[in-house]
Amino acid sequence: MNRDHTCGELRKEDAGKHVRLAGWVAKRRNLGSIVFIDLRDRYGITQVTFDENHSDLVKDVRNEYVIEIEGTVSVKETPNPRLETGEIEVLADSFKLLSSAKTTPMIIADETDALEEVRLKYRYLDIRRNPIKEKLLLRDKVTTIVRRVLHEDDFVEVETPILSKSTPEGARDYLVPSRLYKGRFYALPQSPQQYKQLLMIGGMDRYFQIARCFRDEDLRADRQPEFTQIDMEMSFADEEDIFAEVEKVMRAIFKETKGIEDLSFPRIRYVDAMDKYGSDKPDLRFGNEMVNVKDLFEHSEFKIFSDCVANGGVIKALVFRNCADKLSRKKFDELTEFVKIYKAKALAYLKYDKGEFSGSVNNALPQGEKEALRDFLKLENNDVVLMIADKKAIAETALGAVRKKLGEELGLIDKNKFCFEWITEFPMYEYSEEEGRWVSAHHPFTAPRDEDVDKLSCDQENCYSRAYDLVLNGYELLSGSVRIHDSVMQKKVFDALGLSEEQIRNKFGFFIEAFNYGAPPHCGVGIGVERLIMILSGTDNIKDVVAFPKTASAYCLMSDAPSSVDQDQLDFLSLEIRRD
RNA sequence: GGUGCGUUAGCGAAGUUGGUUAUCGUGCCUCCCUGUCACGGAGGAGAUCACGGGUUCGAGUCCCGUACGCACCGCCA
Repeated sequence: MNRDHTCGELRKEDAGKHVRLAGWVAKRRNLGSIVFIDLRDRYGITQVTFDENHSDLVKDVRNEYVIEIEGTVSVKETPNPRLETGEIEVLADSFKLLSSAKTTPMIIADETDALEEVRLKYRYLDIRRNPIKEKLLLRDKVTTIVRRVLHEDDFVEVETPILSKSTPEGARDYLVPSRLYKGRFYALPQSPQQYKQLLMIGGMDRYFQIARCFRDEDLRADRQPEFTQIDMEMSFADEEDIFAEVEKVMRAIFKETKGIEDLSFPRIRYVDAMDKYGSDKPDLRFGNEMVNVKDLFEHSEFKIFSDCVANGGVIKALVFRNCADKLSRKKFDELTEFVKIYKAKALAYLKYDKGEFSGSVNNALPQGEKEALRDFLKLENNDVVLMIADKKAIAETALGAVRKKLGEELGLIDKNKFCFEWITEFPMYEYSEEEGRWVSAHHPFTAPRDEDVDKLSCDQENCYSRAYDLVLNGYELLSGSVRIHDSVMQKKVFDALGLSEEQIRNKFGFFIEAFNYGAPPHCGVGIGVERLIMILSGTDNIKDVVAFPKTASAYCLMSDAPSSVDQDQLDFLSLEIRRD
């Protein structure tokens, strides 16, 4: 071994010990005949001091050289409170160069000025920095807790294939050409969905996997093309069982990583979440529920409002208490543009202060209607109400986005809070304009609500499912559902999706077949590991919690993947690249 | 597929209405320094201003295109 201690562990009590340390030179301070070196490894930084008799040893040492030193632990006269090891230093008496280093393209410190682009190209240097390193360590801690808790409850970790089969519904697949079967492709799994259900049929009872998943869709700040799910499935179980197990896992994670024990897991039906928050993943760290005020304006003199109601639309209102003075005319203009992204036509606002109204619809609305609105919403001094009159879905989504945006901008969010909620009873289907048919809102193996079985193939719009999400601070942390375990029911769903017998046989044949041999009732979830770590570590950038992430255009700046391949490799696969 | 912003020494930034030697910080190199911990002091090197085209007597600066990066919309069962 090059070391008998790490750079993070020596303390005052170790004074007098002769130790051997190894690590990277984080910083060298040369004061002439005395040289200080901050030696860094995964565990911390320790100051190593070379006095007048030893400073020549390190005269050529530079930042990020890898060195091994021996010396005596000594208590410092003036401790450095910024280091955990700041009370001691090691007085070096020997030195060994293990590896030299070029000048690095970025400063390796907690605070670096390098842009993400540079950090990604030299990711191995970025990982030496605490902010990235700590997130990887946290990630390890979380998956370790998950494995322990689930094993305690008899869950079995099973690995499922990465070379998998393409599925017709859902995200675009990453494809892998087959050499032995010309013109055929494996698909990388978007999730181990079918395999884990087959494990239930195989009697595996309680399964989990820390599973890598792949989706060939455009990226976002919280989306990578490959990501990890804590994938779980339980037999002879329903929502209550899986909720309890997930909550147990979450409680263990939050207790052991953040010391937080007072978590609650309220449940909100999808339709109620949309109604109150305009989102299926509302951030509940702040209130500000939306209210439908259409009844107040059904006969309004303000034609835009009354016409909207007459045409079956809604008028959604959102109150921000004691904030009117913080929202300028310019801000409302910006918000009006903002809601247009969500297809809303306009954003109305009304301020109330000291008995007086003002704002965009102040002149358009008669005094009586304004007072009715004030009384209904219990407006007080310096309150502001924002309203969108539009089709239900548009008004909800657009005003929900305003709620989220202003919640952040007005500082209504307590960053130390962690607010979970289960969103339940998602719609079974959603209409795809692109394909001109109903598609599964979750996936086609999701069970409908018992009371909606009759609607499966005739009233898709009003058919709700036993799918659920767990939301944390406005992020969709996991999705899951109770599955269909009856082949007749499954057939109905495929019919409703407009899948032909042939498509069903080709894409799901083996899966459907399995359900003829005794499928237990089962349900499960997939927990997004990256999102969980993001929230736990307080970042809103998914790249921070992935060891080697891809850019927004799915490119690896470090390895230059994806790359061209040799003609030989293409020949083996009988592939030809079209150049046009 | 779409919208917006960005690209100037190794890194991070400034660069005015187009004008002569492109500025600052940091890092790097050399020298000085025995208590620093963002060490300090002196000196020095380091730039095809992303790429291609255009306007102009003259372009880092204006225009068009391309590439790359970031964010968002679409998309993400």
